[in-house]
Amino acid sequence: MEFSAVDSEKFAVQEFRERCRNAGLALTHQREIIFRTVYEMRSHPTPEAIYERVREQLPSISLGTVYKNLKTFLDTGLLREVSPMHGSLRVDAITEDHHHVVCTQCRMVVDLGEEELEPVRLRVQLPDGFVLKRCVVEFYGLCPRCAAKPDKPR
Amino acid sequence: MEFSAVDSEKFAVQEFRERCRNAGLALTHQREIIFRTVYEMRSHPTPEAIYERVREQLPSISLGTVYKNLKTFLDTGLLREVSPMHGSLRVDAITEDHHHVVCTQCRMVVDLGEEELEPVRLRVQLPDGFVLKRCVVEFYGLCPRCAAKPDKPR
DNA sequence: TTATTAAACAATAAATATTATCATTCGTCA
DNA sequence: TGACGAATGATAATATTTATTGTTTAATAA
Ligand SMILES: [Mn+2]
Ligand SMILES: [Mn+2]
Ligand SMILES: [Zn+2]
Ligand SMILES: [Zn+2]
Repeated sequence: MEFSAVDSEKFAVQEFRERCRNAGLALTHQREIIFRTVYEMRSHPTPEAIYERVREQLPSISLGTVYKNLKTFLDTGLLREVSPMHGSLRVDAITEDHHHVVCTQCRMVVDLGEEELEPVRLRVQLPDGFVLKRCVVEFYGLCPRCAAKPDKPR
Repeated sequence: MEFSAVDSEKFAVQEFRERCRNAGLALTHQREIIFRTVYEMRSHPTPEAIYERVREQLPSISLGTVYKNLKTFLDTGLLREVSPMHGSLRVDAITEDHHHVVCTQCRMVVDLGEEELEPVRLRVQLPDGFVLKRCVVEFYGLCPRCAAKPDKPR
């Protein structure tokens, strides 16, 4: 899949307006620039990095606005979180390779042994020169408890 | 694989002493308790959670000591980081399902389309009642640049 | 277009997470 | 046992994220 083919600039921004409308979000200048900036960066950027870029076009924007809108975009599905695990360090006493089942609500992490999964197989080569250390599969969703409850326990 | 079968308590602590010795780490009371605590928790805990538990046995330990030792353990391979991506939020403008190639040194993230991988197949059921939302494969390693350099650029 | 209203904004403070500094204590090894 | 480097505890500093508040802006309808 060529992502660049599917989502052209214009389409993405059109889509953005559409989705804001559907989600009942006001279409502000800041919002559009923040979204377009993330979209153009294509590097899985941090809020800080986005802020730096956006500031070039909107010198008076505040970091808080960037954070708040990123969160809004994540909530409405306009953007995705690269690793729903983030927030604080999580350590694993099991040093053998294995995989994880993760609840995105309470952040519970359950192990899944290597052999509980068919081996992961690439159809292409990894980027030339990339030195692979490990491969982890993460299943994201809601644990039974969180699936039952209406919202955000923790 | 039953992890509990492989690594019995005693074995793990023995292994721990061995590895400390090999890595030239002093064997302190604090270290042993921190490690044993993480090992017993088996819940991919945060530094804060570990600190709370360890404090029950070592009321005078400081949070900084917990952090420093966790980092040491990660460096020496005694523990593993659940998500080498953590540290700060990373957002993705691509909302279609896809996978990632991640450099654990500079934290660069490169996309890998769904169809560049054989479909991931489970040999077992996910935990009963778990509502699966998405499945992400992450390939961790060193990007060409970081593989070439001796240490920690960023 | 203009008035009304709710939402979003910038500025700022506060909370949370993590790392650094340093004087003291402790483990290692001769 | 004694010297010495490493580790600890206390604390400060930094980084990341969220909350608060007064002001501005976008959406809606007259
Ligand atoms: Mn695990
Ligand atoms: Mn991506
Ligand atoms: Zn949950
Ligand atoms: Zn790299």
